Amino acid sequence: MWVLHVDLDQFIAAVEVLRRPELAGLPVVVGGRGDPTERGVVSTASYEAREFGVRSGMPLRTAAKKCPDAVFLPVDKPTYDAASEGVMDALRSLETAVEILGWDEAFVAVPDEVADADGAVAFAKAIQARVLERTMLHCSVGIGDNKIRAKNATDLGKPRGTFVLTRDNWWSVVGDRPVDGVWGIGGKMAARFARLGITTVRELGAADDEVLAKEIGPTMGPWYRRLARGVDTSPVDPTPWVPRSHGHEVTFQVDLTDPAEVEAEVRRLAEQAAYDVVEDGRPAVRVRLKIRYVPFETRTRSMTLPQPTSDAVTIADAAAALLERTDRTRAVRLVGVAAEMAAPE
DNA sequence: TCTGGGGTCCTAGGACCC
DNA sequence: TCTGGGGTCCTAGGACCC
Repeated sequence: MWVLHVDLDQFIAAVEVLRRPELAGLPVVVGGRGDPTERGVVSTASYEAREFGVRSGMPLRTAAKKCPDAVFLPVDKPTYDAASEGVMDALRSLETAVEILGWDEAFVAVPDEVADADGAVAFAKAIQARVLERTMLHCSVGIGDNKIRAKNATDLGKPRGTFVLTRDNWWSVVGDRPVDGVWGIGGKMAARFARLGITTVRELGAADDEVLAKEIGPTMGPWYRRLARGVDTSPVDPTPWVPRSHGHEVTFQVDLTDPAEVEAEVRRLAEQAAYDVVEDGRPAVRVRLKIRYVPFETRTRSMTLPQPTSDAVTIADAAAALLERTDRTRAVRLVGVAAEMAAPE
Protein backbone atom coordinates (compact mmCIF):
# COMPACT_ATOMS: atom_id res chain seq x y z
CA MET A 1 0.00 0.00 0.00
CA TRP A 2 1.31 3.41 -1.01
CA VAL A 3 0.21 6.86 0.10
CA LEU A 4 1.35 10.23 -1.21
CA HIS A 5 1.49 13.53 0.65
CA VAL A 6 1.45 16.51 -1.69
CA ASP A 7 2.66 19.86 -0.37
CA LEU A 8 3.00 23.04 -2.42
CA ASP A 9 6.39 24.74 -2.40
CA GLN A 10 6.30 28.20 -0.72
CA PHE A 11 2.61 28.22 -1.63
CA ILE A 12 1.52 31.73 -0.69
CA ALA A 13 4.70 33.38 -1.95
CA ALA A 14 4.44 31.38 -5.19
CA VAL A 15 0.84 32.52 -5.73
CA GLU A 16 1.90 36.14 -5.24
CA VAL A 17 4.78 35.75 -7.71
CA LEU A 18 2.38 34.25 -10.27
CA ARG A 19 0.35 37.43 -10.45
CA ARG A 20 3.39 39.68 -10.18
CA PRO A 21 6.03 37.93 -12.32
CA GLU A 22 8.47 40.78 -11.77
CA LEU A 23 8.90 39.42 -8.20
CA ALA A 24 10.35 36.12 -9.44
CA GLY A 25 13.76 35.51 -7.90
CA LEU A 26 13.34 38.23 -5.27
CA PRO A 27 12.98 37.76 -1.53
CA VAL A 28 9.22 37.95 -0.93
CA VAL A 29 7.61 37.93 2.51
CA VAL A 30 3.84 37.61 2.91
CA GLY A 31 2.28 38.41 6.26
CA GLY A 32 -0.14 40.64 8.15
CA ARG A 33 -1.03 43.77 6.26
CA GLY A 34 2.28 43.79 4.46
CA ASP A 35 3.72 46.54 6.65
CA PRO A 36 6.86 45.32 8.46
CA THR A 37 6.57 48.10 11.03
CA GLU A 38 3.25 46.69 12.27
CA ARG A 39 2.37 43.85 14.65
CA GLY A 40 2.13 40.72 12.56
CA VAL A 41 4.05 37.60 11.58
CA VAL A 42 5.34 35.97 8.42
CA SER A 43 2.84 33.63 6.75
CA THR A 44 5.25 32.46 4.06
CA ALA A 45 8.67 33.58 2.89
CA SER A 46 10.01 32.80 -0.58
CA TYR A 47 13.11 30.63 -0.74
CA GLU A 48 15.13 33.75 -1.56
CA ALA A 49 13.91 35.37 1.69
CA ARG A 50 14.64 32.17 3.64
CA GLU A 51 18.28 32.55 2.58
CA PHE A 52 18.34 35.54 4.93
CA GLY A 53 16.90 33.52 7.82
CA VAL A 54 13.29 34.62 7.41
CA ARG A 55 10.85 31.92 8.60
CA SER A 56 7.11 31.37 8.92
CA GLY A 57 5.76 32.61 12.23
CA MET A 58 8.53 35.15 12.70
CA PRO A 59 7.45 38.71 13.61
CA LEU A 60 7.43 40.94 10.52
CA ARG A 61 9.70 43.41 12.27
CA THR A 62 12.30 40.67 12.75
CA ALA A 63 11.96 39.61 9.13
CA ALA A 64 12.57 43.21 8.03
CA LYS A 65 15.74 43.34 10.11
CA LYS A 66 17.04 40.11 8.61
CA CYS A 67 16.10 41.03 5.07
CA PRO A 68 15.51 44.79 4.70
CA ASP A 69 15.26 44.56 0.91
CA ALA A 70 12.49 41.94 0.90
CA VAL A 71 9.20 42.73 -0.80
CA PHE A 72 6.54 42.69 1.94
CA LEU A 73 3.02 41.81 0.86
CA PRO A 74 -0.29 41.61 2.75
CA VAL A 75 -2.13 38.34 3.22
CA ASP A 76 -4.85 38.01 0.57
CA LYS A 77 -6.96 35.07 1.69
CA PRO A 78 -9.53 35.04 -1.15
CA THR A 79 -6.73 34.71 -3.70
CA TYR A 80 -5.12 31.80 -1.84
CA ASP A 81 -8.52 30.12 -1.41
CA ALA A 82 -9.00 30.25 -5.17
CA ALA A 83 -5.48 28.96 -5.87
CA SER A 84 -6.00 26.16 -3.35
CA GLU A 85 -9.22 25.14 -5.12
CA GLY A 86 -7.30 24.91 -8.38
CA VAL A 87 -4.65 22.69 -6.80
CA MET A 88 -7.20 20.37 -5.20
CA ASP A 89 -9.14 20.13 -8.47
CA ALA A 90 -5.92 19.13 -10.21
CA LEU A 91 -5.32 16.39 -7.62
CA ARG A 92 -8.89 15.11 -7.90
CA SER A 93 -8.57 14.99 -11.67
CA LEU A 94 -6.36 11.93 -11.17
CA GLU A 95 -9.48 10.08 -10.04
CA THR A 96 -8.12 8.68 -6.82
CA ALA A 97 -8.97 9.48 -3.19
CA VAL A 98 -7.79 12.93 -2.05
CA GLU A 99 -7.83 13.99 1.62
CA ILE A 100 -7.34 17.73 1.99
CA LEU A 101 -5.26 18.76 5.00
CA GLY A 102 -5.05 22.51 4.52
CA TRP A 103 -4.64 25.28 1.99
CA ASP A 104 -1.66 23.70 0.33
CA GLU A 105 -1.44 20.03 1.23
CA ALA A 106 -3.30 16.77 0.78
CA PHE A 107 -2.94 13.03 1.01
CA VAL A 108 -3.47 11.20 -2.26
CA ALA A 109 -4.18 7.47 -2.47
CA VAL A 110 -2.06 5.56 -4.97
CA PRO A 111 -4.07 3.27 -7.28
CA ASP A 112 -3.95 -0.40 -6.29
CA GLU A 113 -2.29 -1.47 -9.52
CA VAL A 114 0.84 0.44 -8.49
CA ALA A 115 2.81 -2.29 -6.76
CA ASP A 116 6.31 -1.02 -6.05
CA ALA A 117 8.20 2.11 -5.03
CA ASP A 118 9.18 2.89 -8.62
CA GLY A 119 5.51 2.93 -9.59
CA ALA A 120 4.67 5.20 -6.65
CA VAL A 121 7.46 7.61 -7.62
CA ALA A 122 6.18 7.66 -11.20
CA PHE A 123 2.68 8.45 -9.93
CA ALA A 124 4.10 11.23 -7.74
CA LYS A 125 5.87 12.76 -10.72
CA ALA A 126 2.65 12.57 -12.72
CA ILE A 127 0.92 14.51 -9.94
CA GLN A 128 3.63 17.17 -9.94
CA ALA A 129 3.27 17.53 -13.69
CA ARG A 130 -0.53 17.75 -13.48
CA VAL A 131 -0.46 20.38 -10.73
CA LEU A 132 2.15 22.42 -12.59
CA GLU A 133 0.23 22.19 -15.86
CA ARG A 134 -3.06 23.28 -14.29
CA THR A 135 -1.89 25.86 -11.73
CA MET A 136 1.68 26.82 -12.69
CA LEU A 137 2.65 25.91 -9.10
CA HIS A 138 5.36 23.51 -7.98
CA CYS A 139 4.91 20.92 -5.28
CA SER A 140 6.88 18.28 -3.43
CA VAL A 141 5.56 14.79 -2.81
CA GLY A 142 6.23 12.49 0.12
CA ILE A 143 5.79 8.82 -0.67
CA GLY A 144 5.11 6.42 2.16
CA ASP A 145 3.67 3.05 3.09
CA ASN A 146 1.18 4.98 5.24
CA LYS A 147 0.03 8.56 5.81
CA ILE A 148 2.41 9.40 8.64
CA ARG A 149 5.45 8.26 6.72
CA ALA A 150 4.30 10.07 3.58
CA LYS A 151 3.75 13.27 5.58
CA ASN A 152 7.19 13.07 7.17
CA ALA A 153 8.80 12.34 3.79
CA THR A 154 7.63 15.50 2.03
CA ASP A 155 10.09 17.97 3.56
CA LEU A 156 12.94 15.65 2.57
CA GLY A 157 11.91 16.03 -1.06
CA LYS A 158 11.64 19.82 -1.09
CA PRO A 159 11.72 21.70 -3.30
CA ARG A 160 10.06 20.20 -6.37
CA GLY A 161 11.15 16.67 -5.48
CA THR A 162 9.97 13.39 -4.05
CA PHE A 163 11.15 11.23 -1.17
CA VAL A 164 10.25 7.67 -0.23
CA LEU A 165 9.89 6.80 3.45
CA THR A 166 8.81 3.28 4.47
CA ARG A 167 9.33 0.89 7.34
CA ASP A 168 12.56 -0.18 5.60
CA ASN A 169 14.33 3.19 5.81
CA TRP A 170 12.37 4.96 8.58
CA TRP A 171 14.97 4.45 11.31
CA SER A 172 17.99 5.11 9.12
CA VAL A 173 16.46 8.37 7.87
CA VAL A 174 14.75 9.84 10.95
CA GLY A 175 16.00 7.71 13.86
CA ASP A 176 18.72 10.10 15.00
CA ARG A 177 16.68 13.27 14.51
CA PRO A 178 15.24 15.17 17.49
CA VAL A 179 11.72 14.09 18.45
CA ASP A 180 10.16 17.39 17.37
CA GLY A 181 11.31 16.60 13.84
CA VAL A 182 8.35 14.28 13.41
CA TRP A 183 4.94 15.67 12.61
CA GLY A 184 2.73 16.07 15.67
CA ILE A 185 5.49 16.64 18.22
CA GLY A 186 6.42 20.23 18.98
CA GLY A 187 8.78 22.05 21.27
CA LYS A 188 6.75 21.65 24.45
CA MET A 189 6.46 17.88 24.15
CA ALA A 190 10.13 17.63 23.13
CA ALA A 191 11.04 19.38 26.40
CA ARG A 192 8.85 16.96 28.39
CA PHE A 193 10.40 13.96 26.66
CA ALA A 194 13.87 15.39 27.29
CA ARG A 195 13.10 15.34 31.02
CA LEU A 196 12.44 11.61 30.62
CA GLY A 197 15.83 11.19 28.94
CA ILE A 198 14.29 10.91 25.47
CA THR A 199 15.67 13.20 22.79
CA THR A 200 15.72 11.28 19.49
CA VAL A 201 12.99 9.69 17.41
CA ARG A 202 14.68 6.33 17.91
CA GLU A 203 14.63 6.70 21.70
CA LEU A 204 10.96 7.63 21.72
CA GLY A 205 10.17 4.70 19.46
CA ALA A 206 11.94 2.36 21.87
CA ALA A 207 10.39 3.85 25.02
CA ASP A 208 8.19 1.81 27.33
CA ASP A 209 4.48 2.32 26.70
CA GLU A 210 3.69 1.98 30.38
CA VAL A 211 6.18 4.67 31.32
CA LEU A 212 4.82 6.96 28.60
CA ALA A 213 1.25 6.28 29.70
CA LYS A 214 2.13 7.16 33.29
CA GLU A 215 4.16 10.29 32.45
CA ILE A 216 2.28 11.67 29.44
CA GLY A 217 -1.16 10.11 29.65
CA PRO A 218 -2.78 6.78 28.84
CA THR A 219 -3.88 7.92 25.38
CA MET A 220 -1.28 10.45 24.33
CA GLY A 221 1.80 8.64 25.67
CA PRO A 222 1.44 5.59 23.44
CA TRP A 223 0.18 7.83 20.62
CA TYR A 224 3.45 9.78 20.55
CA ARG A 225 5.40 6.53 20.44
CA ARG A 226 3.37 5.50 17.39
CA LEU A 227 4.21 8.83 15.73
CA ALA A 228 7.88 8.17 16.43
CA ARG A 229 7.68 4.72 14.86
CA GLY A 230 5.77 6.02 11.85
CA VAL A 231 2.97 3.56 12.53
CA ASP A 232 -0.42 4.36 10.98
CA THR A 233 -3.18 2.29 9.43
CA SER A 234 -5.73 5.02 8.69
CA PRO A 235 -6.93 5.19 5.09
CA VAL A 236 -6.92 8.26 2.83
CA ASP A 237 -10.37 9.68 3.60
CA PRO A 238 -11.91 11.69 0.75
CA THR A 239 -15.01 12.67 2.77
CA PRO A 240 -15.43 16.46 2.62
CA TRP A 241 -14.28 18.14 5.81
CA VAL A 242 -17.01 19.30 8.18
CA PRO A 243 -15.83 22.34 10.16
CA ARG A 244 -16.31 22.17 13.94
CA SER A 245 -16.17 25.90 14.55
CA HIS A 246 -15.85 29.31 12.95
CA GLY A 247 -14.03 32.16 14.63
CA HIS A 248 -12.32 35.48 14.17
CA GLU A 249 -9.68 37.22 16.19
CA VAL A 250 -7.73 40.43 15.95
CA THR A 251 -4.50 41.72 17.40
CA PHE A 252 -4.63 45.47 17.86
CA GLN A 253 -1.83 47.62 16.58
CA VAL A 254 -2.26 49.65 19.77
CA ASP A 255 -3.44 47.91 22.94
CA LEU A 256 -7.03 48.69 23.95
CA THR A 257 -7.51 50.20 27.39
CA ASP A 258 -11.13 51.33 27.09
CA PRO A 259 -13.52 48.52 28.16
CA ALA A 260 -16.24 49.91 25.87
CA GLU A 261 -13.92 49.60 22.90
CA VAL A 262 -13.08 46.03 23.86
CA GLU A 263 -16.77 45.14 24.04
CA ALA A 264 -17.43 46.76 20.66
CA GLU A 265 -14.67 44.61 19.12
CA VAL A 266 -16.02 41.48 20.79
CA ARG A 267 -19.47 42.15 19.34
CA ARG A 268 -18.06 42.87 15.89
CA LEU A 269 -16.09 39.61 15.87
CA ALA A 270 -19.11 37.69 17.19
CA GLU A 271 -21.17 39.01 14.29
CA GLN A 272 -18.50 37.83 11.84
CA ALA A 273 -18.55 34.38 13.43
CA ALA A 274 -22.35 34.37 13.26
CA TYR A 275 -22.16 35.22 9.58
CA ASP A 276 -19.91 32.21 8.97
CA VAL A 277 -22.27 30.01 10.96
CA VAL A 278 -25.18 31.11 8.78
CA GLU A 279 -23.10 30.43 5.66
CA ASP A 280 -22.30 26.98 6.98
CA GLY A 281 -25.96 26.21 7.55
CA ARG A 282 -25.53 24.67 11.00
CA PRO A 283 -26.42 26.59 14.17
CA ALA A 284 -23.94 27.41 16.92
CA VAL A 285 -24.15 25.39 20.13
CA ARG A 286 -21.30 27.05 22.01
CA VAL A 287 -19.50 30.40 22.05
CA ARG A 288 -15.84 30.88 22.97
CA LEU A 289 -14.14 34.15 23.90
CA LYS A 290 -10.38 34.69 23.85
CA ILE A 291 -8.67 37.66 25.49
CA ARG A 292 -4.96 38.32 25.33
CA TYR A 293 -3.78 40.84 27.90
CA VAL A 294 -0.59 42.86 27.83
CA PRO A 295 2.12 41.67 27.81
CA PHE A 296 1.05 38.27 26.39
CA GLU A 297 -1.32 36.48 28.75
CA THR A 298 -4.21 34.61 27.22
CA ARG A 299 -7.52 33.74 28.89
CA THR A 300 -10.50 31.90 27.46
CA ARG A 301 -14.14 31.81 28.50
CA SER A 302 -16.81 29.69 26.90
CA MET A 303 -20.44 28.77 27.35
CA THR A 304 -22.94 26.34 25.93
CA LEU A 305 -25.91 28.24 24.49
CA PRO A 306 -29.37 27.52 25.97
CA GLN A 307 -30.35 26.33 22.51
CA PRO A 308 -28.60 26.14 19.14
CA THR A 309 -28.83 29.41 17.23
CA SER A 310 -27.50 31.24 14.18
CA ASP A 311 -28.80 34.60 15.38
CA ALA A 312 -26.05 37.22 15.35
CA VAL A 313 -27.48 39.24 18.23
CA THR A 314 -27.82 36.17 20.45
CA ILE A 315 -24.26 35.09 19.68
CA ALA A 316 -22.93 38.63 20.25
CA ASP A 317 -24.83 38.86 23.56
CA ALA A 318 -23.31 35.56 24.65
CA ALA A 319 -19.81 36.79 23.77
CA ALA A 320 -20.45 40.02 25.69
CA ALA A 321 -21.65 38.00 28.69
CA LEU A 322 -18.40 35.98 28.58
CA LEU A 323 -16.46 39.25 28.47
CA GLU A 324 -18.19 40.25 31.72
CA ARG A 325 -16.50 37.26 33.33
CA THR A 326 -13.01 38.59 32.56
CA ASP A 327 -10.81 41.25 34.10
CA ARG A 328 -12.06 44.44 32.42
CA THR A 329 -9.38 46.67 33.92
CA ARG A 330 -6.34 45.35 32.04
CA ALA A 331 -5.01 46.50 28.66
CA VAL A 332 -5.96 44.11 25.86
CA ARG A 333 -3.84 43.25 22.82
CA LEU A 334 -6.09 40.59 21.24
CA VAL A 335 -9.71 39.51 21.30
CA GLY A 336 -11.26 36.56 19.53
CA VAL A 337 -14.72 35.03 19.28
CA ALA A 338 -15.51 31.57 17.95
CA ALA A 339 -18.79 29.74 17.50
CA GLU A 340 -18.84 25.95 17.72
CA MET A 341 -21.41 23.99 15.79
CA ALA A 342 -23.03 20.74 16.79
CA ALA A 343 -20.80 17.74 16.17
CA PRO A 344 -21.59 16.10 12.85
CA GLU A 345 -23.55 12.85 13.03
C1' DT B 1 11.85 42.81 17.91
C1' DC B 2 8.04 40.51 20.73
C1' DT B 3 5.11 36.76 19.76
C1' DG B 4 -1.05 36.44 13.41
C1' DG B 5 -5.15 34.14 12.46
C1' DG B 6 -7.38 30.08 11.02
C1' DG B 7 -8.28 25.85 13.14
C1' DT B 8 -8.31 20.66 15.71
C1' DC B 9 -7.98 17.53 19.49
C1' DC B 10 -6.98 16.06 24.28
C1' DT B 11 -7.01 16.48 29.38
C1' DA B 12 -8.44 17.51 33.93
C1' DG B 13 -11.49 18.99 37.43
C1' DG B 14 -16.01 20.07 39.13
C1' DA B 15 -21.06 19.60 38.93
C1' DC B 16 -24.59 16.61 38.87
C1' DC B 17 -27.14 12.30 38.58
C1' DC B 18 -28.07 7.53 39.78
C1' DT C 1 -23.12 10.92 60.17
C1' DC C 2 -20.60 9.75 56.52
C1' DT C 3 -19.85 8.40 51.96
C1' DG C 4 -19.23 4.07 47.17
C1' DG C 5 -18.42 4.31 42.20
C1' DG C 6 -19.86 5.03 37.34
C1' DG C 7 -21.19 8.12 33.85
C1' DT C 8 -21.97 12.53 31.46
C1' DC C 9 -21.77 17.37 30.70
C1' DC C 10 -19.49 21.73 31.13
C1' DT C 11 -15.51 24.63 31.27
C1' DA C 12 -10.54 26.19 31.00
C1' DG C 13 -6.30 25.38 29.32
C1' DG C 14 -2.58 23.28 26.62
C1' DA C 15 -0.36 21.51 22.50
C1' DC C 16 -0.06 21.26 17.80
C1' DC C 17 -0.60 22.33 12.76
C1' DC C 18 -0.57 25.39 8.49
